[in-house]
Amino acid sequence: MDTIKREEIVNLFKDNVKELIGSDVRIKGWVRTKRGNKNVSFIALNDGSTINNIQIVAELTNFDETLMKKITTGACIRVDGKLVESMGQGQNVELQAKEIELYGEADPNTYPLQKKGHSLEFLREIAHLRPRTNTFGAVLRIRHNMAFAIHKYFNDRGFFYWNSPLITASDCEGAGEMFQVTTLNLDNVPLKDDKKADYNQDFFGKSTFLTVSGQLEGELGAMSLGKIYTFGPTFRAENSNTPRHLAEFWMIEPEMAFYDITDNMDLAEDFIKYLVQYALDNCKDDIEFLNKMYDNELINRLQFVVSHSFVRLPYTKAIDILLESKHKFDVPVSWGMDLQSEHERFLVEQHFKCPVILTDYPKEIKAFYMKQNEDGKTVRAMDVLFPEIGEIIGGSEREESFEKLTKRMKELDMKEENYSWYLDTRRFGAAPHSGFGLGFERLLLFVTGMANIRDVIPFPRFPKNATF
RNA sequence: GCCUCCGUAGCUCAGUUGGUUAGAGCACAUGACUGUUAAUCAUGGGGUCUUAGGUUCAAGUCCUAAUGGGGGCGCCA
Repeated sequence: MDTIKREEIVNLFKDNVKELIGSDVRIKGWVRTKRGNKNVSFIALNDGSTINNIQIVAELTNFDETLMKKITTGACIRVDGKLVESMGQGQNVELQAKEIELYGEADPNTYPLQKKGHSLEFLREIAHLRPRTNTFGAVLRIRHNMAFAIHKYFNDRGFFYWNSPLITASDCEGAGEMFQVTTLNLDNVPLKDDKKADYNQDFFGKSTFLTVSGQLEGELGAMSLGKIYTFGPTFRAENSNTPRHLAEFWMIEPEMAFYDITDNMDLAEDFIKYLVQYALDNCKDDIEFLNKMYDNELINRLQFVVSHSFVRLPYTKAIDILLESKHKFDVPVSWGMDLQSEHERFLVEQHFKCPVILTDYPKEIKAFYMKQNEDGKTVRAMDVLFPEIGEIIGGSEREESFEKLTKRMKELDMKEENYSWYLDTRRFGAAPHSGFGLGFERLLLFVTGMANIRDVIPFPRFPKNATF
């Protein structure tokens, strides 16, 4: 038996498994459940390659009783046996065990995972073990597939993968609070004469932070390679306690020379639809599981998104719709305000019942680098709003005029010298260009139907929590 | 950061207007059953009711604080 090739369980659920029926197969994996009677045990085994378990059938006369007792939920075993068509209902094939080796026990009195009834909140407290559950196996396989599809999408369309730095010296990117990066001894910080920390002695000779966005450096990529995208971790030190925020999350930021705001919207919509369709095509078993267990509307919602055009609407018209709606909002609506969650949700979930791209926001509520419209009041921003999740994409056409951009920076009290490298894109060979940022975990919320962003990343980072 | 709700067995939860010895399912142990599908059936072990104060003849239940978790809001992706 020693020479049998190990099969991953996913291969036993493919159409060509018939070729293996009758032959000896070696399976390795973790026990999900064991059940049976005094003659025979049925072991559901999973190796992570698929959500499906292979049923191991063990005639008890062939196996040592103490070995069988140690085969409990969570234990890791190797099984050699003959693959046969199943006599029972519920599975097509099963493995008639000939030899079982126990790799690792899992004491059922202390192993936290059981075969039923765990809340997502409880699993969050044992995040190091939760990938072994059906739910997190499904979510994390989908996560991988989405990451792969993102690279494939851009590669197939001539985009280059661009790595913006994670450590940045610009402490005013404007997108949120930043984590400081330092090698100074915090118990004994070297001080200058004015009693402030002497960052000349720090690792980089100045104060540095973890990036809140790769966009500014991404624009340098677009101004050279034409079309680039970043896909990497991003850090926000905001004290955000919501099911939609993480302190460490992954973001995809494409940036394209010669794209205007319409090209940008077209790309964003096509990109999301591609990813959702990719999930439907390639993560069928996992999505069907999530649809069955958590959200019966999940598949319908995914199919709806890929088959309907997103509504595109200027901010000003959105304000009109909200004002005319007669809906009672907690925060009253007026032009110039930043839309609240309740307003976005009304537009997406009740008025249009469809993803919405809002454009042309007031410049006061958007970032300095967005292209200014002729009206002097609005900028060519675009936010893609999704049901339940809210803003899944934020982007814009960029202001390429050196004069307009630096004027806006002065209005916002930003120091030009801190951005000299960025402003070189406008000094030398400036070009119209656009880009956006897609929150990877927010995309995953939509694709998996999970409700809390802490459940779509293996090890979530959020205020007061960096365990695991 | 603000506002709310919750914390009872390893897990999921019930526990009435405050009243004797705090219950159920799953898990675990023992036994039964010739193929199970969250297997089933019987029996059994398992509790500092988050923690610390307080009210009361009496607190799982009421009050205060701490702590952990959920939801809503803000910040945003």
